[in-house]
Amino acid sequence: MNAAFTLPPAAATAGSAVSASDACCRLCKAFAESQTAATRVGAGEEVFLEGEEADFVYRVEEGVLMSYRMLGDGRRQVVDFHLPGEFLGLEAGVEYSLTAQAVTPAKVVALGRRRLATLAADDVRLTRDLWSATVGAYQRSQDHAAILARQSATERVAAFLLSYARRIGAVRDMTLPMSRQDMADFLGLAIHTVSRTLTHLEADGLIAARSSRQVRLMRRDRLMALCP
Amino acid sequence: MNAAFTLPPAAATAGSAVSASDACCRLCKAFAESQTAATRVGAGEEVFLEGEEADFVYRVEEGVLMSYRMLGDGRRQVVDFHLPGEFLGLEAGVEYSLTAQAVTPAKVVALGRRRLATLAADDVRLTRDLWSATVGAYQRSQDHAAILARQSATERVAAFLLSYARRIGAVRDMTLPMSRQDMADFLGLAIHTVSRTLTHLEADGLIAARSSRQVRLMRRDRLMALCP
DNA sequence: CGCACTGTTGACGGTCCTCAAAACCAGTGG
DNA sequence: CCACTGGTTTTGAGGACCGTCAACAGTGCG
Repeated sequence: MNAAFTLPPAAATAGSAVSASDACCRLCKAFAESQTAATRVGAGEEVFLEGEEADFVYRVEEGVLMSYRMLGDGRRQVVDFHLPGEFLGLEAGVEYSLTAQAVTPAKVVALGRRRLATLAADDVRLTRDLWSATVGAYQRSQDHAAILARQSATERVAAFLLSYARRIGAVRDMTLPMSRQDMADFLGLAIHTVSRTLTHLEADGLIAARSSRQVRLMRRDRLMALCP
Repeated sequence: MNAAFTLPPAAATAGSAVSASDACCRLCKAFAESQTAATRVGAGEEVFLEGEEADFVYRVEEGVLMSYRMLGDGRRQVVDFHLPGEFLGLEAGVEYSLTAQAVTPAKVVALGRRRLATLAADDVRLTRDLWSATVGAYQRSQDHAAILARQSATERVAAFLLSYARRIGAVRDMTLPMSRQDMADFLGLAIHTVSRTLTHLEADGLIAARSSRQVRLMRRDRLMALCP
């Protein structure tokens, strides 16, 4: 019985490439069988708040969400964006350590943590899924920290574009659902810097922008060269 | 049976304040009963390497270690320092995502992951300990990311000094076992900036330095005021 | 049209990185 | 004891990068 603590190869191959959906077989099943109706949330609405008692875990059905924390000086640190199939609130303690907010209109399904714990107690594979989803989140957090620690504005923006494109499966064209401010708070930059950097990337022909949120990746190779 | 997934209040109260030893009752016991002799590692020696198969979990008995990853451009990102009583390698996938290296001469005890998994399968409290230790590491990683994203050099250094003092239980005087370069790679700064910031803090009377690694916190209040 | 909001652009200044050199420290060997 | 060596730490000067302030453009909506 070593399954619970040892990750399956698939979920552990690569830091930031681990999507929560890679490790959802049992976890998805638990949601599917929970009989809970999906909840609609409008853009800007919160699903749960930092500091609230963490009674539920959520799965994104539709739309895009983001999770953030407010810092002491009133600034906001966006921790991650969450796409359909991914989970929210898994790695909370008794309280949520993050606020989860809808970026676009979205649909989420809730599952009680007590119920999930009961299920996990009888199902080693579910326990393993929970474990691997949490480990994935942890490793993504470290990738993020590494970017924030050392990369320049251009590198951060390029890394973000590529990473987001990969996550939504976009090859050339994509829609960025989040505002410039959201991107800035995710990348640890000022909104002006994000904007400037994007126009600069466009001037250099690495990307093309139909509108401010419609981006086409023109030179993926050169963008990748910017992400060491 | 909701114990495995729900954290006990003690372990979840505060992000960066969660020391691994807060959540070790069963986990420590597992190590104590493992009959494995402690391994000595000299300063600078590695306990495990990024990319290696993660077959063991370690507990620090003596000394200080640090974990880091190498970035694409050859830079090093120190993820954390590890004090006696804390665990290493818990949150690994099949491979370690970090390299663990001794900062000072140290003693660690190893425990096989397969063995730990076997124990955890029969012991809900142990499973909960594993969970809460991992969640703790995740939340510390996010605290760290927030600092890297937004704080100035002075704020980073002040936060580091206070956080390290708290972890080792120092009130006024403390010895920093790590080099300036280690601190710099942890804080996402150049070594020169760390050095300059420390001399500046000393000039302002917030700290006093007997030697470069012997620091006394003179004005804890003003240091804390620097950490928003 | 006016208004509110989001995004872009320019000018300027501060912070922190880079480059370079000096001071300090521990250990080694003459 | 002193000179020499390799390492770490400190200090200085200069400049790039990015945040701040300010103004302007674009968009959607009443």
